[in-house]
Amino acid sequence: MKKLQIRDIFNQIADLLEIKGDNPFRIKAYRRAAQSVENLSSDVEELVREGKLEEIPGIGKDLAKKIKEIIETGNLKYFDDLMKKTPKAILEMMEIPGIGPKTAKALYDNFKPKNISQLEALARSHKISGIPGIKDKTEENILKGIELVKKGKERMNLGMAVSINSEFVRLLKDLPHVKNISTAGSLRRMKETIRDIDILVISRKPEEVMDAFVRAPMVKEILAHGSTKSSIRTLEGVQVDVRVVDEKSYGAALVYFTGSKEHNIHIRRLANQLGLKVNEYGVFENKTGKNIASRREEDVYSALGLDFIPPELREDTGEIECAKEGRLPNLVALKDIRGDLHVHSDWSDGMHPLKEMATLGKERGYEYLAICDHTQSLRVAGGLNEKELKEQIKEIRKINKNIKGFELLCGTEVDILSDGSLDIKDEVLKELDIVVASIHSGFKQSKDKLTGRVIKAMENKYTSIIAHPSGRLIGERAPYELDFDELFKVAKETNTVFEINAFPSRLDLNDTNIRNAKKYGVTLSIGTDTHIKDQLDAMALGVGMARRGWLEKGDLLNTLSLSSLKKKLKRKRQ
DNA sequence: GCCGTTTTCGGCCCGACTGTTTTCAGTCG
Repeated sequence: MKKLQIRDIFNQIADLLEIKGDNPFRIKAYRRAAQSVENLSSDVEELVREGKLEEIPGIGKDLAKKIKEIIETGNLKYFDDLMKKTPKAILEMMEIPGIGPKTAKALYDNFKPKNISQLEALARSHKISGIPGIKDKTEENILKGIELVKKGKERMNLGMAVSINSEFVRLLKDLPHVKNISTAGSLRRMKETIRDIDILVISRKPEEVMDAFVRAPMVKEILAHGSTKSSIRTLEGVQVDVRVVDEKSYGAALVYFTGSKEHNIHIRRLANQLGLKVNEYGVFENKTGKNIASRREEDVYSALGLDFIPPELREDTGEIECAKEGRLPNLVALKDIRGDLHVHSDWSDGMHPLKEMATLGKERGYEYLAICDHTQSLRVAGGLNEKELKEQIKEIRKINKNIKGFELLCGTEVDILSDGSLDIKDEVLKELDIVVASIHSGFKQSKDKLTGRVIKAMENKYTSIIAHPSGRLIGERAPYELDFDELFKVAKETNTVFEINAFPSRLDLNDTNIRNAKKYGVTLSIGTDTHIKDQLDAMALGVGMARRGWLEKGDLLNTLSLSSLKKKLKRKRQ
């Protein structure tokens, strides 16, 4: 991945220049360029060949030359030289929360620690307090920061973030003088992993809210406690930031606190060009200082000449340009979802009988639920063989006769075997309404082999959907190597659907792959992969991913009515 | 280092909190 290599080099150059005390705007230029390259939808190497690098925002003559050098030689002399001049320990120290470039450099100049352990020893023996700007408190904070680095600042998955967030929302909501409350930050943007939780509160008594927040029983440590902004760490080690604002600046504060940082910087730059200033209190005219928008998010965007941008899109990956031109997608919403296309029953490793699954689906207001139990080769999950699958079909049809306005679809999560063939014979697959195929073995095969396997599975006319396509488990297992561009081309040709698996540790496809799939004209579906009933709730996470992938209602299979869905599924078999 | 219907030079997002100061620099989001 050349893009990521360029991104990393540019970001590291920015760090190195920061240590040197270089021009801050030059540093920003490198960071901005790093992001620009990462978000590129086209191939960098192609842009080099076509001489179009300077068309990338934030890339000028100099950086274009540096990108060219990286592509052509695999490294960058300017970067290597900078690296040689900067002690590694300084970069390492900058990883510690609370230590920035200035402090790291001061520490190095005074004590020359070789690594973080040596710094820790110095701090423990109270040696670092006394140099200019550092006293006992800073020393203490450095030790705390080192603890955190040692633990590894893990990001939590969306599911966990949702539950911690709701605890705090419940607590804050019940306080007197709290008029409204909103989750912000990356959780509101539905990022697949969350580092900290941001909550915005409307109140005329900010101090009271702050006091109650830092005294909450879930709080282990107070990181900052100001009059309108406080941060704590929970018993689980999760950082939660709460910000209190007045009702009249709610919209502006919500935009600011939702981010992303890159999105905010972009809209503030845009504001500058219009002679305006944006902060968390509103949009202001530079000349008069007059507040022209602040109460609602819509007002803030509109004051900048933009359509309202849904939180899931606020990553500065083209949404601002689209909002300017009125070209934002009309994103799919949870209410558009008519059914779940991947659930298990107690016929394999699910918890609930078929009949109960039907009741659960109907209770949610769904029109259908696709029962997709595992197949024979997946023995650990009690996979079904052909005979059992045929029996299950009979059972499902029988149950369906007794329910109105809802249907269980006969499906399977059939294994894609190591040669790309399916674990169930076509003559049985033919009997099913829907065939979901996925890989559960041979993860470590080569990219070509794995890609070939999935292509072969898609070429089977009975394969409706490829489930959890990348196989990743967030924080546990890397995605397997697949050529997604190739896969999406074949998916389009063969009318095969790609799944957005909404299981919290999977979220697979991820946002960038979803957006890419859409570019190829591939249809997607959301399945929760439910084994126990509460997991059906994960549909909301799946919709979040879909929205982050810029999907509209028409891009998804399970926004179709039951009859349209059946028609669409039959089309591939003809 | 980038960028331009005010500019090819002089700008570059903006503010809260902390710890150290005695008016502010550093860090963070």
